[in-house]
Amino acid sequence: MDIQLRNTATGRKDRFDPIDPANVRVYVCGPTVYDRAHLGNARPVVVFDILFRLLRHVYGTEAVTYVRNFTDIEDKIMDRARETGREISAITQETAQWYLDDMAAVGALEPTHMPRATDHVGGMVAHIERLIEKGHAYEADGHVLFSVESFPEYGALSGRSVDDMIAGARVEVAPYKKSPMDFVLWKPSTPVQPGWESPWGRGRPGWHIECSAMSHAILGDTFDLHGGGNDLTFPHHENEIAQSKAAYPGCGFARHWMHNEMLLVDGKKMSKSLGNFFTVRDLLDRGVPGEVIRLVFLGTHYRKPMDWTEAKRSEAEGTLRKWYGMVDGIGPAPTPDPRVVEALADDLNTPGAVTMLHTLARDGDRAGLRASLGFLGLLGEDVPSWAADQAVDLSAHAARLEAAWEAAKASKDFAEVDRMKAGFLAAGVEVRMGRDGVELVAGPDFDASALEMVTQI
RNA sequence: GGCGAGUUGGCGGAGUGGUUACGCAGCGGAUUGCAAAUCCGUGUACACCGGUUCGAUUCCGGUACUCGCCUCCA
Repeated sequence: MDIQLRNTATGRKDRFDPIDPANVRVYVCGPTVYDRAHLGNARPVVVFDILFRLLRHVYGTEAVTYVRNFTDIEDKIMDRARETGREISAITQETAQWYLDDMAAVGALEPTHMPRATDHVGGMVAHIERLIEKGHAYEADGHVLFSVESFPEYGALSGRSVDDMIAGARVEVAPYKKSPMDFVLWKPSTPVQPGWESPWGRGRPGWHIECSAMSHAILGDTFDLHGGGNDLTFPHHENEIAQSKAAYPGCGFARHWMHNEMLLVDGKKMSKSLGNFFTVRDLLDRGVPGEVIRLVFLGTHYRKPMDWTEAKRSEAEGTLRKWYGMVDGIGPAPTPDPRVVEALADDLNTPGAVTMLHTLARDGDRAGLRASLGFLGLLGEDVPSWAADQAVDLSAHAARLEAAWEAAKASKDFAEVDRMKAGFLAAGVEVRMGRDGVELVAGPDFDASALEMVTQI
């Protein structure tokens, strides 16, 4: 199967052609763990989870290596530790687990590897030493900096020239930098700050070097695809390319770059610095099912900005209720509808895949719908309780209602029937009255005590 | 200022050089005591201005607006 993916590096859709189809290698930048993940953080997770599922489907479950790191050494984490008086490791352990829990709730599979930066500091130091040896980095005032001017390709991914960047720079330039664009590879730590011994004294790595070292350690110096949010294109990914290609001349690093668009709130990027965010956990705690969040995400192509709205939540929930009702009792199956896979193979067209789900539902193909829902991560083993009808024996109530209805038809007085119907509705019982008689179904909101009240009347 | 992405019917949202998805809502109908549910039917919209073309929403150029990056950020 031919997979076409938009490649940031070329600006067009490129055929995804893995170096080794028996070992397809993908790296995606993971979170800095110091707090709950907000909804915007979940977008790349879902996007690249879909890619992971597609690749596994095409190349084989065991043939795909997906790496997503945890950045567990960073100044924000240190700040959080100081504010709360807690140990850094306690904070990172806890928030990393929160992250995994919340992402599992939105249906994301765990990546093959989830390296932590603190486990790779040795590799980072070695990487920096290599860069110094090759003349791409220099030590200054306890810091080690990457020399951007030593790497002519710098700016290729994001389409910027170093001259433009310098001209447009809005930041105070640290006096020890040779060029304003040089970025930190290693920085010194004070005695109270976490640090590691290094040839340049006790210190800690800069953020960008972490991903270069971890991807190199696990995937090697050339791999198939690197992903992340489009706010990472510059400088983070540009810096990664510079660090990796400069340290390993001739290596390809990532052949294909994918970037997802941002999640917006009231038209602005959701971000911690703007404070306009809410967490995945906030939503889950409010009773919004993870599958609903996921379906809303799949409804917009990954390269378009997306607003989270109550209307979308509501529509997605209704849609899933309907689909789940159709596939209830049908077990998981491994083979999704080929049209769903085709949609994804065309630059991860998830809205197109969702359209196919609607088509399968319309055509009454329950098995195909069930398998495709599972493939897209929208349904695991069973229909979740929030969407499932409950198995409650309501036949006695149905018989009462039917008797009342028969009597009413003769007397033309439907007041009692309407009263009973309202009561059932209030108890979360769906009333279906038609040619075939009366049917009562206990929905997800079924309330047994409210039903007792109906009986009392 | 530089770089990048985007602008589609009431809403959401794909896609295509000509026959114009899909979902929600709405409307009409079937059904119903009434409703719900269900089923059937129903919508020529593609920011603006030029250009290419027999023909452009779709290709090219420009304009406007929105968003992102250039400072930690998915």
